[in-house]
Amino acid sequence: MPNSFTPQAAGDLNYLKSLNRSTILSTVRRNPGLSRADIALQTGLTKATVGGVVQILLEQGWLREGELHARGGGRPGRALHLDDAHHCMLGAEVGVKGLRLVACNLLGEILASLHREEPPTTPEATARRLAELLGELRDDPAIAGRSCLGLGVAVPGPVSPQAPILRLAPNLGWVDIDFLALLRAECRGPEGIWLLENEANAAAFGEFYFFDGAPPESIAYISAGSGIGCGVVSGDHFPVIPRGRQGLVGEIGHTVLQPGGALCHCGNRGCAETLVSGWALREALKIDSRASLSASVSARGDEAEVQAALARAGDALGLLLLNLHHTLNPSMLIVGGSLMRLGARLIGPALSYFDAHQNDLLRQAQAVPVKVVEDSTFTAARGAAAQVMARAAVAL
Amino acid sequence: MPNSFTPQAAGDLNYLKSLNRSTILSTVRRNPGLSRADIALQTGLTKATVGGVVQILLEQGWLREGELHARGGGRPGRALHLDDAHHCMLGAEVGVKGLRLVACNLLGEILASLHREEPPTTPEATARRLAELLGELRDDPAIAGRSCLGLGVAVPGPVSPQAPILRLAPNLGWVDIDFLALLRAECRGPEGIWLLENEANAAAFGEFYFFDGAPPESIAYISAGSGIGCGVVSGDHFPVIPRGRQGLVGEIGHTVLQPGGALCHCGNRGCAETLVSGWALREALKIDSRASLSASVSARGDEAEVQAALARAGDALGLLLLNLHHTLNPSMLIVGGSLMRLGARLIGPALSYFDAHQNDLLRQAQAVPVKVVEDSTFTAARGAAAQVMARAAVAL
DNA sequence: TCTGGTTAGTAAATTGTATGAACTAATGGG
DNA sequence: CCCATTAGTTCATACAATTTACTAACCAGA
Repeated sequence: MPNSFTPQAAGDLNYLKSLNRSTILSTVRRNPGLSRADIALQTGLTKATVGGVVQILLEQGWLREGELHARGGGRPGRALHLDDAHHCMLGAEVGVKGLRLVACNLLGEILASLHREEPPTTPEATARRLAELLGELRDDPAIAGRSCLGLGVAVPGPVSPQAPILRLAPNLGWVDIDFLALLRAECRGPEGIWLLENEANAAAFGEFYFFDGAPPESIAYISAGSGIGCGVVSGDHFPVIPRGRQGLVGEIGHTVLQPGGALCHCGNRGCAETLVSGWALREALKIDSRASLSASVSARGDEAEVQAALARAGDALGLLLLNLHHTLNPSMLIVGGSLMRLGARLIGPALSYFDAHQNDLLRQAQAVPVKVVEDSTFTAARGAAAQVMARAAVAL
Repeated sequence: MPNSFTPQAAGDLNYLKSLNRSTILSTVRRNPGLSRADIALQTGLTKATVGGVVQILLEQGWLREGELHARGGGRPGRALHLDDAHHCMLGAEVGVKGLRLVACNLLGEILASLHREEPPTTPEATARRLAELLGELRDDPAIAGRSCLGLGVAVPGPVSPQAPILRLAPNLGWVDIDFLALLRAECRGPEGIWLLENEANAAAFGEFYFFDGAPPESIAYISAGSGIGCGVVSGDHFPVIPRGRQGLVGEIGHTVLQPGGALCHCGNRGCAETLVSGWALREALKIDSRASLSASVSARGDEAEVQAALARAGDALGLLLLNLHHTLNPSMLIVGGSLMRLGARLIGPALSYFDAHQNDLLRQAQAVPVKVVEDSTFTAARGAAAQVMARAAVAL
């Protein structure tokens, strides 16, 4: 399962230097405020090496110096932070329901964003529209004067691990689209790194890379929207996304939870998506595909039918989380996607099911936290931007 | 998901050297017969660097020179192979039904083996017995004069990713056992690397590391025996086993295939193990736990009850493979474990189910090969030995 | 206010790695 | 027999991290 962030297999002195540079950078990212001496201790490098590399990173606008440490005795160290003022990354999501764009700084903070509820039509027209919006975004005063590290685009389908090609987007009817090429034809877009990523992988990466607090060893991000996808990330300094042979890692929406169950649009029966997903809920509640699911559900309030459908779907989501946990055993499960807008009536039963059906193996171990992202409008776009940063940090 | 084989985060010149050494070694392992010039081309290192490193590896007994290449024009290159004559690794499996030991050379060829059908009792007694057998194995003339790189022990339960501790072996009734410490107390065993690994992970690693033919990018090994486990391996030069936060990656026996189904010994209902596993089949066919499952089944021949039970279990196994495939999308699925001794009546339906229920996503992609290991007596033990070699190759 | 202890960070000499250019070695074709 | 071609080695060079020694900055206590 190839990925762009693992250290390469063989290397020369340049490689060694860039390895150490990006390790130091990632050490600061994961522990803001460390001093040069702290970094030396953590990485095992010498003070001299760290000093030299930090010098370069300061000059290049990746790091900035902060306050002095205040721990008695001896000369205080100078805190180092990621420089949030000089660079930015662009991220975009081509979603089933519209286009979303963000520009972030190195801390993952969103400086500017755009959101258009315009369902994509053809790949070409979508690329053209995205190019327009990119232009608009780049003119935003919030990112004026910043160097742009590149652009990441998240798409609702598997991306080939061998090349940045969208293999299949069932909900858009797109097959084997070289979306970055289309986009490049429409705009002399930002210089730097361009990359294409599956929506769930992008979101997972962003949540992991910019995690707020003590960084987990690994996470699985479950994207529950029109369909159900999943992205996995692990790795300390070089986060890794397993993609699988065909980029199909995390197609958990099509794991079978109910053999012989309802027919799924994938051709099988009883897939998870037939039990919990945007389209399954629309079907169950007879909501038109053009209407907003969350709006329709709130409008219908406390109808018994609605309650029951949400509870059933919630149980299925809980089961899905459990099975995922048994297969991947991540340090943390993060649940996001547009279905989270349905609120506690869906996620409540899911979490209860998850807790209630822990088996002895899991009970014996420490409980695995589940985090719910209520508003994931820009999660995937920001995650794509995070991948740009990660790649820029190793290339540097 | 930490592991011992990924390149470390930061490094000095020693690290660079050892990185290149092990990369060259692994290049030869995966492409036997390459010349120095071929290696330089593949790895991107210069001829001079490769030459120097190969020199060392020849002297240390890791590589040997072979025949001359015969491709017209120019001086022919000298083929390089792993040296199968100087080193060996020991591997052992503490299985539910008995102890298995192997000694292999660097090609993964089994030089000597021992197999005792003595179900383990207490950890201490088992360690004592294993120490005896290790002594016996080391006296085998087939490994006389070889340097021993170390010992790997495979156990039927999750191993903590943080330390070589067996967390739980449900089928042995063991909890939190430091088996290597017990073993060390019983024998001044082989010098070198000692490691403990889950049985399915070990088997997966061995099948990947010593794969016969063009090496796949990643594999998932399904170990179908008393219980159902799974190990995953990927990575070109540095194979990685995801272990998860608690070492529970691959506990697919306890993914739920039948919500509300039969009660599993794990405390849940409808786990895969209630449908396909040694104990589920014994239960279904009322076979005593002391009798051999495969012998009893063959003895009962073509009884309709037996046929039906095997077909049902086979279907469940097929479904398990499909779900695993949707979650992990490996380049290859390998199925082994003692249940494979039941032959085509079990694995046949499993493969048919797997083929028949491929959904559109999978059908659009190239079919994923499924390999069946009929006799996996020493698979896990050999895999543990393979891990010793992998670790020795990076430490060197 | 000064002095000694302590930690942070820098400078210079040293070590060791891969590199590149130039070499020798070995083969086949004309 | 010579030459083109490819394999492999030798040796001077560049360069990254280290080691050692230094300066910088702060605190505590006299």
